[in-house]
Amino acid sequence: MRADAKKNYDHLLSIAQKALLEQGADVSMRDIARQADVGVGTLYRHFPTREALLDALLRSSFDDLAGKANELNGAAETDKALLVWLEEVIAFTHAHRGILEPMMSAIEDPASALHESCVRLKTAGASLLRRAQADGTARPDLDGAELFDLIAALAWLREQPAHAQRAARLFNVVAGAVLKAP
Amino acid sequence: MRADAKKNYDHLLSIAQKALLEQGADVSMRDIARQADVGVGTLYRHFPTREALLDALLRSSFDDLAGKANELNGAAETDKALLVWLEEVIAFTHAHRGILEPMMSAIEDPASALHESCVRLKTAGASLLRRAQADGTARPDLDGAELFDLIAALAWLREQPAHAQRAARLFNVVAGAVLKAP
DNA sequence: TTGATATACGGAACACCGTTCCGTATATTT
DNA sequence: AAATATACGGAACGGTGTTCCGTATATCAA
Repeated sequence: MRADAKKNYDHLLSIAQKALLEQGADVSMRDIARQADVGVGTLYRHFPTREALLDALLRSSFDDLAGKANELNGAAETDKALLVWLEEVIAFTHAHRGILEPMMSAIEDPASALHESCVRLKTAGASLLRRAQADGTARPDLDGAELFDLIAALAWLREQPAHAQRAARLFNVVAGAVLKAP
Repeated sequence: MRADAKKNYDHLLSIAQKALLEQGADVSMRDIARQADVGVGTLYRHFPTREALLDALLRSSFDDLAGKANELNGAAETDKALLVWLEEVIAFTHAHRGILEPMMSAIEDPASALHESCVRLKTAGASLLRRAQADGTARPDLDGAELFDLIAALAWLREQPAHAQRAARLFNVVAGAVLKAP
């Protein structure tokens, strides 16, 4: 990779990161290029599609979340572990408004650049769920995919501006349906 | 209203109805105009905004759903009544892919053309919920707005193509959290 | 029936979008 | 310094929602 290319790549990543946090995942590619003082062609050279850019932005965070699940798998009570992790995932998606839709399409489309990252997240949640189920603290008739759906639904709700207040209560309602002991 | 205008209005409504069912609520305004063999200006003359068009398309159905809630308020067991109505609302939104997002913005924006219709829906659900709560069949710590959110979240899940299979199970999980006796 | 007028129509135009393409510029290598 | 590989910028394409206005037509009066 040429030196100027590497510089632009890094610069674009950091600008895009900021734009993602400030304007949401539906920020226009042109906007990102503009804010980075770069032609739109340069942006597309480095990130051939919007999903590729999102993947570059989210991959490490997703890995962090998956890692957190592994930590929690060792330490805390099984039900509390699941709860804490759910809250963290939802807080993350809340901080990155608009990433839910690309995530939902990616999770079922192996060709998507985001696919792998999403599957890792789903798998991490599934392992926490299994442990809680083995422990008898989570209802047994749920699988990882369904848990992922429930997380996504809660995350989607929290994305709706006016519903932020109710989000915490609804989280408890749904979590109460997943876990046996409230 | 001039005769030709009335004719175009009715024609546009029926074409838009078909387009809404076949292509979803994000069908382009140009597409609707094209399918109706009408200039895009004509479409906008009759429906000054996309939400106005949606309102014209959905209002009567929403009224039907609200009416259904009133019927159910009279007849069936309170928990079953709520359940049946929830399923009907979700089935309706499922048949009209894409209406959820405009509904969610409309419910909190009194200026929206869709606002009134959405509030009617929310109110209808709230009355069913209250009756079930008074009867002791629904958990008491929920209000109409929260129920509406839960319905929306479930409806959103059912809109995700690959998740249709899990939708029924997840409906039961969430419904089980709202109702006391499964 | 003809003429005036109010109303409605069609579609070009504007500003945006994601994405592609290619002539030009620059970094690297010889 | 020349050759070459690589990267850059931004015009261009086909799409979007929406606005605007010159033209056509329905309606009403004479």
